[in-house]
Amino acid sequence: MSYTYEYPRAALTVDCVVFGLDEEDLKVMLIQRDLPPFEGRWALPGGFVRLDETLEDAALRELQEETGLERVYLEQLCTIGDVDRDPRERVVTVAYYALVKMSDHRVQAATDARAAAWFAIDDLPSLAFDHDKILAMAHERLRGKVRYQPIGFELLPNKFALRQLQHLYEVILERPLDKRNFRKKILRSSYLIQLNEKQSGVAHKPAYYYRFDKEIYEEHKKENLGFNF
Amino acid sequence: MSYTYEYPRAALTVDCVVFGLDEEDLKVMLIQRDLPPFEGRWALPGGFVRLDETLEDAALRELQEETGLERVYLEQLCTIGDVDRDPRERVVTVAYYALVKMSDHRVQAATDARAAAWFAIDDLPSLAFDHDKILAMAHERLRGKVRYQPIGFELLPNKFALRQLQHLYEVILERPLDKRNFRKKILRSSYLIQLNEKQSGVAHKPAYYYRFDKEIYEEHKKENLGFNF
DNA sequence: CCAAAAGTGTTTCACGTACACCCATGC
DNA sequence: GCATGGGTGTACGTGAAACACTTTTGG
Repeated sequence: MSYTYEYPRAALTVDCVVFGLDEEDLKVMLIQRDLPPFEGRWALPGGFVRLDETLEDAALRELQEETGLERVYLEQLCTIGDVDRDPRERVVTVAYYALVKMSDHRVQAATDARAAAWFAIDDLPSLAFDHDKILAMAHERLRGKVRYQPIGFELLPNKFALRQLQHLYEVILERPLDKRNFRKKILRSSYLIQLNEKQSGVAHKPAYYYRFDKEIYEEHKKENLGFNF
Repeated sequence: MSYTYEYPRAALTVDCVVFGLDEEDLKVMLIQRDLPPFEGRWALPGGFVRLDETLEDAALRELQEETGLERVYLEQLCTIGDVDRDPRERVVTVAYYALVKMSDHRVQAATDARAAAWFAIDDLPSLAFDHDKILAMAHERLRGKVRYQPIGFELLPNKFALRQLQHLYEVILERPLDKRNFRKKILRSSYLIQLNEKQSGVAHKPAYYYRFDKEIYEEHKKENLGFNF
């Protein structure tokens, strides 16, 4: 089967920068290419867009196929169309970034035939194509966005201690935050709900768990733009 | 001549939301379509991406061809790939927004065969395709961006009075600003240079002209993120 | 001399920042 | 009982917001 057009057309792909967070640092999910070009090199998960799916659907499908990840938070980053970014032919790619709760997905690091693995964001291999550039842009965007929108919760388990939340901000913003000021500021926004459940099995005073209430956030976000780190 | 591929491919276009500012309000440049679909309807300037040009080059070229505009400030907005957004076939479009100094370009409203005209942003006709949606997103983005980056100057002549600058912010942010506080805040950032030239021919105390010094801004932007409206 | 917009300072309040000690648990 | 991280309040400084009168020009 083949398809013919009056004018030449670029190929269209999607690529995803998938962020995760563990106890130490911010991580990115990469896959190892098993075909040329850049065979064996690490790359962002992604692939060609089909004609019957939206760009976002394509990104979700590729994520599922290549890394086993599902139900992730996805946001468009930018579109890159440099003429020679792919050695084979003209390929325009729509880049997305995704946030996943690593704790929920820890099992399925590599499902598909090819390898998939988490890398610490400041210990990355060199990537295929211009994926280094895309990844850097995604990191920059995440850093910017987290300051005025509560998207960080997508990286935490549903129940989390405030310390974990603070750690999240510290890792993403790459600077230490004051514990008391952090709590004051973050608890002022009313969408953090303290649960009746505490940590257990820890060798110190157990922390209360909290959850993020999206409903409350959506209601209040007009009046109050929330925090501002 | 025709081009054949193993898999079907979407067509790729660029569309531009061109903003301008005059004494009254924020304006957008639209063109009237002279071909189906949506023949006769107003639409964003734009067109198909060629294989030997980047996305940005395509946007600049289409702007030049359809509206006569050149040397504009251009920034990528987003990419839209809804499956049925074009009735003919699958078309993915990369949307840009542009800021132009209307005072410099006043003459060439319509150069090409088809009509091109400025519309006040709150008095728009209904547009072809999903261009209303794109335009709304661009407006939203401009409103957000102008608060923390000095891109507004791209809409003003090189020499301008502070009152014009304030008017710009008021129109974009859609709220009145206090004159004294505005001057205080904006002059604190050191990239506004007062010229030795005043207004002339006005029936009141003439204002000094200022210019925006991009060099100074680039130097200082690391230390100081400037204002925050 | 009158109309019209330019230019200019002070006070008040909210918010960010810096900082040190007691508490609950496991071992 | 000791080590470990959880949880709490106050004092200070900076920046945002509110606000009214004098100045310069053209007609």
